[in-house]
Amino acid sequence: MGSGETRERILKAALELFSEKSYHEVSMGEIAKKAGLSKGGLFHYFPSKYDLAREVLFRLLDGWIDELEERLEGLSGREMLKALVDAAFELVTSNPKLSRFFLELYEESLKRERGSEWDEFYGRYIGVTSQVLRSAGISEPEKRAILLGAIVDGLALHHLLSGGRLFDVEDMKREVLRIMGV
Amino acid sequence: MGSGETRERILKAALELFSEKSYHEVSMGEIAKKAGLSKGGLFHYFPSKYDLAREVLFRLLDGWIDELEERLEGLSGREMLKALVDAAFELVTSNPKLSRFFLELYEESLKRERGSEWDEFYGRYIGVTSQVLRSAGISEPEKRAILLGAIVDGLALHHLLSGGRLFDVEDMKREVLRIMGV
Amino acid sequence: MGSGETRERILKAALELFSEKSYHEVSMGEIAKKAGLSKGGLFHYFPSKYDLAREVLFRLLDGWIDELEERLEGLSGREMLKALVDAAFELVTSNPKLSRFFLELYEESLKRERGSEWDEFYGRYIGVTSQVLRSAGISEPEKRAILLGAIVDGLALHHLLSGGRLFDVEDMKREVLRIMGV
Amino acid sequence: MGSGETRERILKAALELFSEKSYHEVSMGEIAKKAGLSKGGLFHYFPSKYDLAREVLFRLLDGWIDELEERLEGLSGREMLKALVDAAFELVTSNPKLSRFFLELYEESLKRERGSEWDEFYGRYIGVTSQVLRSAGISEPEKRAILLGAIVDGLALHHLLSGGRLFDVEDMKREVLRIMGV
DNA sequence: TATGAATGAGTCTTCATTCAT
DNA sequence: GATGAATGAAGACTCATTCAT
Repeated sequence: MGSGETRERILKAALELFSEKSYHEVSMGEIAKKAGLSKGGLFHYFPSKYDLAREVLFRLLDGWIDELEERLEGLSGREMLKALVDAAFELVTSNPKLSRFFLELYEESLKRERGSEWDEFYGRYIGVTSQVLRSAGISEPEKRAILLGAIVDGLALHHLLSGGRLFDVEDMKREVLRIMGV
Repeated sequence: MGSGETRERILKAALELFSEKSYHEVSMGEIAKKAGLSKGGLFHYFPSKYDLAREVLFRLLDGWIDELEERLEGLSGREMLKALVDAAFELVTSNPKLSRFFLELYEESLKRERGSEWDEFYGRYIGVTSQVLRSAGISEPEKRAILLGAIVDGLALHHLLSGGRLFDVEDMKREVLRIMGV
Repeated sequence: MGSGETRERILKAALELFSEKSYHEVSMGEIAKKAGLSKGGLFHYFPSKYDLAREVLFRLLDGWIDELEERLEGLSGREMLKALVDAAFELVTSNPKLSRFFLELYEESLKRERGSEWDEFYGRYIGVTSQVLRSAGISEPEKRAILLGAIVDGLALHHLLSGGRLFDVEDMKREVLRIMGV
Repeated sequence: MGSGETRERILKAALELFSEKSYHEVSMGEIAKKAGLSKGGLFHYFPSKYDLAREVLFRLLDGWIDELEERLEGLSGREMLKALVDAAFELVTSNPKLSRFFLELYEESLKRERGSEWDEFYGRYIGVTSQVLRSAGISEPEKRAILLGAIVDGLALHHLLSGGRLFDVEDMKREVLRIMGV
């Protein structure tokens, strides 16, 4: 008791901070303060900043895929594709700095020779996405899955860079569906 | 205000370093050393790290647009589109960390309340791109220009994340041309 | 106050770690892990790191003297001297970091104003050694006992510093016997 | 100007502190404070604690050998031997924690894979010592040089451990001369 | 122009120890 | 007996920036 709770508090605080600032700009002291425990206590739960940040990100991403899979149940191919695009845009627009955080963490993982930790998530993502595209009757679904991911992330990037002024989100969703689609 | 050869040497050294490591990982001392002058001397040419980095990036981007405009001269609409996609892929693949650098610097500019500095470049980029798309007879060229930029950046991002293993560049170029165009 | 099996497990784990690394480089967490109990549990058996380390060292040294006394029984004066030198070299070469550990702990004891804890051991050591020298018919046995201890420790130190490349152990033993002895 | 002076101030402060406490017990902040500059300033002169400590020790040792060589000029073999023993005892008794400092630093150098830095000093030491022994007509001077170093260091160790109560220094010097000697 | 000395705030991380359970 | 959560102080080191010369 207490154990899991503090951990959650830490993860929540870290998520909030990493959503505001870059990996390197957020300090462990800051996270500890926000989570309401000492710096030493923080290291009791997470052996390093990288490990904490990675858990923050993976929870977010895994949670997103879980939710997506739920949403997709019982839908037709077309509807699935639409739901997928919706979910992808939701993810990146609700958490605009996610791509950047992802990137930073990935580089950090390379530096620590722990790059392989990402394979599982990436595989899962491509798996779900290409499955949806296949169900929608789209040819070469693996390639299109990659393309879809890239487009959504690219749009998120530019959305972020322009402070949301660059394009209308619903408009772009339609465009993406057109590209993917039919 | 500093000009001439030393300035160029600094910019060259900085470009090389920012192509290897993130903004925060490159230190002014490192740049000074690589450029062959003292830290104090470096600050004589550039008032801050941010200003130096921004000049590095803007030179790169402006140079890219200049070269692109040259290449486009005398081409037909279709050929222009192909040349544009080629150039975009060249830029991001020859300098894989560019998107990240761009992102970091943009955030740094926001922190310093100098976000408007980017407008000019972005306007120029959209201008050239949409002009090409218009020449190629594509409808809604502004919107497509944004999309094209996002796709290329998104692909660059994933290319970087996967260490180049994710997709074949030529293959993706064809895909992008298909999306854009015809 | 703690007794029995767990206590032994702790002492064994600590000995192994202190044989590899310096006093300050070995952490209580490490010892606890190796001994298979929690950090809190460890402090249940030993009130401080210093007390644990001191017990490790004193057991080793007392054990060495016990064994030496056994070995000496029934030997002639000359043979005793040889056995003593053998045992001394065995101790320091089988546990090359012993001198360093001894030194560190001694300083730690001074800091804690518990320097007198060492007197008993030192007295016992000088007692046995000078007794042997006296039996071997050597004059000024107390002084020579001190000298012998110093030589063996000094050689151990240099042996350690040179990674064992500095001299041949058997060769030096003969040299020490010559000095002491005959 | 000012350059060399500050450096000397730092080295002096560091020597004093390392003469009181162990390597790990002396902090860079402490040294900086004692030397009268900021922590950052300290790192301007020495890239790491190890490098600073190493320079402190090597200066001491090199200075000792320099002085020894001066003292030896023009002496007969016997006198040289006596002067060598005097100098060795002076070194270790005037700076009782030297052996320990030496040891700590040596281990630190191994951890940093810079163990070879010690070869030059050790070679110089053995060179001078064995030369003296040879001049004094002693057989196997290299082996005896090692032995002499070990004895003196061992005695220093015990002298330190016993707080100087263990033996009379002049008495032991005679003993060492007898051992070495004639 | 150019140097390099100097600052000071900040970084992640370690660790012996305590204590409620 | 035993756990593990939590502390708090300390540690080495980094770095953009300033300034006297």
